[in-house]
Amino acid sequence: MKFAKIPMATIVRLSIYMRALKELLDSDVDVISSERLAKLCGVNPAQIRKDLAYFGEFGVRGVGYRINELVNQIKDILGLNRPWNLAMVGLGNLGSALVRHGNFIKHGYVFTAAFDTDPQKVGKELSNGLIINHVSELEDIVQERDVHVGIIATPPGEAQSVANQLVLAGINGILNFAPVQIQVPDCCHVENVDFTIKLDSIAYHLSFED
Amino acid sequence: MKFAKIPMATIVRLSIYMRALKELLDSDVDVISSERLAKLCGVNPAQIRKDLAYFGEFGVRGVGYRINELVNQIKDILGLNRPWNLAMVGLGNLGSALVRHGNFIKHGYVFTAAFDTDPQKVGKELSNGLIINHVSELEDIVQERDVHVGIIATPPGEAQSVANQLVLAGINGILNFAPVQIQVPDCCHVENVDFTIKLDSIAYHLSFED
DNA sequence: ATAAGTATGTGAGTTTATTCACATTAGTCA
DNA sequence: TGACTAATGTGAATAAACTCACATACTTAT
Repeated sequence: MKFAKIPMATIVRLSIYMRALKELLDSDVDVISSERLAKLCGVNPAQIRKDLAYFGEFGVRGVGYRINELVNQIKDILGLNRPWNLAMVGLGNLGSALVRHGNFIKHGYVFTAAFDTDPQKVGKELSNGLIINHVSELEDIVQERDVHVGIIATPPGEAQSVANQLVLAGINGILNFAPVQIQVPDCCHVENVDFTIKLDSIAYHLSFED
Repeated sequence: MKFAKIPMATIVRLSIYMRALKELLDSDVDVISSERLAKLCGVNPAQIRKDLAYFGEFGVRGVGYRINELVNQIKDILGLNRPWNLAMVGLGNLGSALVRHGNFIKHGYVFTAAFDTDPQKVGKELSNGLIINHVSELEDIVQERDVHVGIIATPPGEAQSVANQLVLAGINGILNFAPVQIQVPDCCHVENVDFTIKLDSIAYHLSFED
């Protein structure tokens, strides 16, 4: 599926296009031009065509893109035509809210394990039926339940150690909500979500952009 | 403070540098080289120097950067040497968890208002003492309490309408957790947080990068 | 069947961002 | 005081990303 060196920004945009296209699936239109999609996503139309061109020709000249075909093609490109199993580590406020959050399942991501170190929490059942296990069982359970991606929602001090354990357990993808930079071997891909960094950008714009 | 056209990526990295530097404040070292900081943040040392050079000369040649001075200087650059007031809109799982989350207050962001449309929720008190108001009161309360940034944690269908109301109330900064692209006038700066997009990137890497 | 209209796919040009490499300057030690 | 070391600041080189502009190809209507 991968033909050349693809800009990371392209991959991110493909997700954005797919979100917008999915919204349109229920509507009466079934074809869209790069121009209209670009407006919806806030990007340049040529950008969309270039992004897609890395992977093939998905449009029809003079017509546009058939929405449901394109959704499936982007899914193929991103590797989303299959379920992905998630493990949540850290079931504080944020971790618990994320497990309950409907957006993951909506896009094909399924929580199959949950871990914490707090004895108060271990053994408890989450709203989706998952039982919280102790982090010491992480390696075994991750392998047993075929977890593909680990989500870290622990306090910052524990994030690195959790990451180490995830890597040991054979996990190659981590979504990190802890506000620290975690170090992992090259085989493992980490994405960080830090909303205070986004707030800093907003603060900067409010202070100095006008 | 702003001298030239600054890359957005630079602003984001400054936040990252600051996070790393803050961690070091308690330690015994009080000077750091761009090389060491770069390793901590996973970037190129020259990148750090360039980023800082947009705003002035903060280091000492032959020595490095004094950590606490640099933290303060980055705060000045980003506009963080003052408190910022936040309003949360949408107190479902995620919104409630975010209000309780300690990371905001830690970096100088204070929730001063909370809104929802659910009559079950309006009037309830949050853990930090805030009372949830109805969204219909948004404009008045935002102005009364001097809210600077609105955080949208509503279902996707309501996000645009909430954004419109925030803009009407005079808000120029929005942090959007709803998985839709919201449209606002140029005066308003929007940052999006969409973790399923990050998961898509991970899925792509796990599927095709080796 | 042909012409008109439309929107893709893409090479070339442009802009933006990153990295290199070194001159510069502060500190240290003899 | 002067030579040596270390790490910044920065112009130049490189690399990456984006946008333009148009040739290409599909659809529709006459």
